[in-house]
Amino acid sequence: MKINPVGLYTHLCKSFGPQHWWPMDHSHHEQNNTDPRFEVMIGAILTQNTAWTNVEKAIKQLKKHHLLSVQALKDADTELVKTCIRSSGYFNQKAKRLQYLSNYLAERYDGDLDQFFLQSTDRLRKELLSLHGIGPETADSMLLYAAKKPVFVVDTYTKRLSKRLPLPVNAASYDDIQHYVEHELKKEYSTHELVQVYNELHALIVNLGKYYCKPKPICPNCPLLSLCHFGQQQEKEV
DNA sequence: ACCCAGGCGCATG
DNA sequence: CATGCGCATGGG
Repeated sequence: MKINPVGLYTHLCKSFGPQHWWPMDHSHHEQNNTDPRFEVMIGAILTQNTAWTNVEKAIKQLKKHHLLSVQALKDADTELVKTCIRSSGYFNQKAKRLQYLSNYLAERYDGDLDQFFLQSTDRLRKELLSLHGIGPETADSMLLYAAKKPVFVVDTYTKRLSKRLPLPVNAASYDDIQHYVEHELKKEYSTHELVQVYNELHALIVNLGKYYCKPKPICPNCPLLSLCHFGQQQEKEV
């Protein structure tokens, strides 16, 4: 039995329901006027190899110190930034990455995210990837969750899944997996729907990962075992 | 006391 | 090209 991304998405939706990651519709209980897109970009860097619960605390601290804007973060004392984001781990590197991004946006786009995101998705992605501390997953998270571009985000869980599932193709690298998933989902959904589908699918795979895609063990209690014959597939040998 | 989390940059072979 | 390592806190 082969599993393609469309079937996987359908099954995960039924099993886990909506995930609402970075929906940006919190405006009713956001009293401060920070740009939610910038908050998403900051969150994308802070969550690199880090549990989201740790990132939430860091973002709360940044907000408390009014550092959640391009200008404020650019001008902030680096030691204060480190203190604020301490809970998210790797705070030395991440403080530098946050301020590097802020400096770039300030100097290049006068801190105007509308102007920045106006460019084509391809150009935006290359530009983000050229920045220190922004790799493929962070760039794509920003494109999907901040800029609302139809880009599928590949993470560690997605890579593990693509090895363990009986996929019709052998996709190994980040770009391989991304192109394959996007190619399959484009057949089923319109461009407008794709933003929502990529959003949900990425979140659903991360959620599934908590049950199934741990580095070592394969959890026999995965809710999809009975649905998809997961777990019967051996890890592919190198 | 482990293992792990919504990676990335850099140094090696 | 493809591994390997350091980075660091907090929750299970």
